[in-house]
Amino acid sequence: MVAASTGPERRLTLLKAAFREVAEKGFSSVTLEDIALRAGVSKGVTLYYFDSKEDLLRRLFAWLIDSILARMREAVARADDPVGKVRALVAIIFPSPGKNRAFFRAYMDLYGLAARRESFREIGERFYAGCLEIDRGIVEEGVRRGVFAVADAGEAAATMRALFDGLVMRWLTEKDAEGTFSSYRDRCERELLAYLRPGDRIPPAMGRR
Amino acid sequence: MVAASTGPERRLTLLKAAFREVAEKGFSSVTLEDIALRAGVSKGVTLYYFDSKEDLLRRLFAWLIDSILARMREAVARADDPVGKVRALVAIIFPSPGKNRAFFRAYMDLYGLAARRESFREIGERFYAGCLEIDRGIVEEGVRRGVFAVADAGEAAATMRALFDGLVMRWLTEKDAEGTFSSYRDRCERELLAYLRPGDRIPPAMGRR
DNA sequence: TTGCGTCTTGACCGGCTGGTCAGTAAGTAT
DNA sequence: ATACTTACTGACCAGCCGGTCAAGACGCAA
Repeated sequence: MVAASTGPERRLTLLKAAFREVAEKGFSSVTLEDIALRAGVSKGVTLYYFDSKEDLLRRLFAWLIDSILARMREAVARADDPVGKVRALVAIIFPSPGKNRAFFRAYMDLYGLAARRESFREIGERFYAGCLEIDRGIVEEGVRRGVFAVADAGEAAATMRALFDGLVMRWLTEKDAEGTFSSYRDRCERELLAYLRPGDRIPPAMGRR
Repeated sequence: MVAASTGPERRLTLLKAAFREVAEKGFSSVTLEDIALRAGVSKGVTLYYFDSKEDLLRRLFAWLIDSILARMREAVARADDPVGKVRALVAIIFPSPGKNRAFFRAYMDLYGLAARRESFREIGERFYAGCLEIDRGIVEEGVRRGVFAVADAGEAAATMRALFDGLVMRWLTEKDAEGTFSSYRDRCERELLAYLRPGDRIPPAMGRR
């Protein structure tokens, strides 16, 4: 092995391999041996670096959510107006067909586990709390600047996130991921902005234009 | 066994048992023996009535979604104004703490499977199509009566459903399901109606009151 | 009683998989 | 050279689980 020969690097290699395996097969179908093979090492290594399969998976999820949270924060910080920040967020969630499909498959698995096992629930909770904080920041800034109009920023953030989750969930089970990808991303953006800027909406009982 | 002794009844007993097991343990952790024990029969019976574990689970999900679709349709038909229909729908989705928590745990499992196995994807698709049809009917009636204002009924229905899914997903991983239940239900109702009747929203850049 | 079809049982098989462990290789300090 | 540590290997084990099946149990008709 050329790279990834010291301890922490090998751990990362294993996590990356585990990620790809989980995205493909799902949590419960993944074997320690699958992971080891994908990482190019022998089976024993997995339990040399991790206490157990559950431990490995827990760390995998923790690593995943930390890195995506970081990417979201970064993208949001780079944009300078609230609408741009929302767009940046959507661009992270729907980055490319197939690309983050892997992430969200693993993410769905995490949710499934979180509903039943305490230790996984905590990780999901942490992710959600991070998302909410980001969303809330955007909404508050938008309200302050008079761009968005919502009654309660915290609640709006939660609704934003529910919209994200619901749309992603749907997109995931869509047959043709490549083809439907951009329409989901566009709709996501449109619906979010419509939600946050209700003034844009058509007034009741009559179409616009 | 007193009841459930003829063929079809025994099948139903097994499906019910499987439902409770899946809700508790998740698809992949459920054993054929678990199901049989819960149903009060011996292990062999499960594969006497079903071709395989997968067959059993597929039928379970099909049965679940058909019955919940029927309940939704019924509840919506009973209400006579669009707002009442939305409320009725929310009441079905959030019927009682813990009660449909079981259903939605199984539902999450279904989504996880649907993202990977074709035969399960089709079932999820059928459910979603049914939901969309119901939602769309409500939205269209609302628009016709001048109660709701949306540009595209189909898209609004999809957004409604995304909100449902996102909120339910969140509620599922909430620690205190009993305590947070009613707040989720209320928020769901509020957000949906706010979405469908944008006139109710606070105008941009100033609070209401 | 006999025979037959349906339903039920639980022992059993085979494959899989998480986890263990004895052993090896390489590095390093003495 | 020797001893000790760290990283890694892969055979092996034990238990689990989906699926099979031979052997009943029960009801029922002839």
